[in-house]
Amino acid sequence: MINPKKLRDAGAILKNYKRGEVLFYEDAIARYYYQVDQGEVKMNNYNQEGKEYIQGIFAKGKSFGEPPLFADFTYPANAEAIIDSKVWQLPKDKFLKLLEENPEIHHKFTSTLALRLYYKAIMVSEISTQEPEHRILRILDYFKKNNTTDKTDSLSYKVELTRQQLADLTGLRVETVIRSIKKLEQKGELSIKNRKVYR
Amino acid sequence: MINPKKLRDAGAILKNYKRGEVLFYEDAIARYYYQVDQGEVKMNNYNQEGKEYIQGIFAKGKSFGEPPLFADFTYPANAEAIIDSKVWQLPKDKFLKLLEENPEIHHKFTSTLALRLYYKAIMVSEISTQEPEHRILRILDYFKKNNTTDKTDSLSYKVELTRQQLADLTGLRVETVIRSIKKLEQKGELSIKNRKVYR
DNA sequence: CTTACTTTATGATTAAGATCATAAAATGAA
DNA sequence: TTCATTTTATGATCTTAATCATAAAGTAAG
Repeated sequence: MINPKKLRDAGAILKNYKRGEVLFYEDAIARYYYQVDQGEVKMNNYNQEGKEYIQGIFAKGKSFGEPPLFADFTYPANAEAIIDSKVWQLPKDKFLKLLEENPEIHHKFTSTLALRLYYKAIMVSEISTQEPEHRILRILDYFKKNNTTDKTDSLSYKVELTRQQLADLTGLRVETVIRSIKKLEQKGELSIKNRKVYR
Repeated sequence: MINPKKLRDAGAILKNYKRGEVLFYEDAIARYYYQVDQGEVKMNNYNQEGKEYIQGIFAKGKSFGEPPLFADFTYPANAEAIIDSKVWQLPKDKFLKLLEENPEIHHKFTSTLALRLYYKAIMVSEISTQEPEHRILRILDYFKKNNTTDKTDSLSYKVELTRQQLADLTGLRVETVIRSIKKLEQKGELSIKNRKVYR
């Protein structure tokens, strides 16, 4: 995350997106750096039959879609607002200039990319070799780790993802997620209180 | 890839690994930067039943296992020599110093990470939503793109991967890969000449 | 408050890829 | 040049998650 003041000074503008609006499409050339100010954005792919895969969900303060700014390729996925959102948008050249002038920001992005690579490496291995319950626990733990601040009562984390989103993050079907979650509850791996999952 | 002379000057040593030897294990702390001098190294995971997933295969000149050097996490996968190999090994602190003193190298690594993220994003989406034949073509095209030099006769690329490796790269079983490849040949998407795949 | 939509839920059936079994080539080491 | 291992191959069967069908709760908008 880049300091919003710094972003504005560098020439970023704050854009509004309604729920469901698309910020960019797969295969498009990357022209901007994006950072969520308010709301939530997901990056996703659809196959021919319309089955969705969610690459990631980005909440307040998170940036997304930077990789194609660093190398010569197009977006591997679409970006879509999950709820009404405000997103900072900074042109590519200004973003790269900002990095050049602030090595500490460049460093932070390098480690952000590294961490995201770590997550992807884990998920691709999970999806290709592990069974539904295992995959779901991985995703839950990932979101727990990423959304638990130190001040949060860490006894149990409330999962703010729908069953459908869990399905699209793990490559499963929503019915399979619902059934797996129930089994996980029976096994004591998580708890469900009026339909909300806690881990 | 870092120039081998530069690597040696920075304090790297060249280590020999026999086929099957492990360079590091999943969950270990990263202590070195690695770069293949001769041979081939794969990074992989095994699940409880021993099913393998290959994260990547690294040939001459390629580096691997850098992400954990840039952020605070352990290796997401093992590294193992596929054939007898020579690998440059540079201690983490010396690697980071090298990056600091050579911003152009740091830049190159940022784009390497970005590109690898692109590949992972594509593969995880493929594996979770696409069918076997589609996945296999993706992998073949990726290896073709990465291993075709401009001087290569680019009419058709000879795939130097076994059916088993293709299976472990796509999350499929070897029998499924064999059958899918035959179907792809019938459809004219690739050709097979005495058991070797050309794309 | 009603209507439309989303989310969660559950049972029945199906299909695709995994698994199992077996073997012939090909490769490589002794 | 023999033996062990790896790789490719093919048919039969099985299993698991997908698919299909249906509906109740919950949420949001007008």
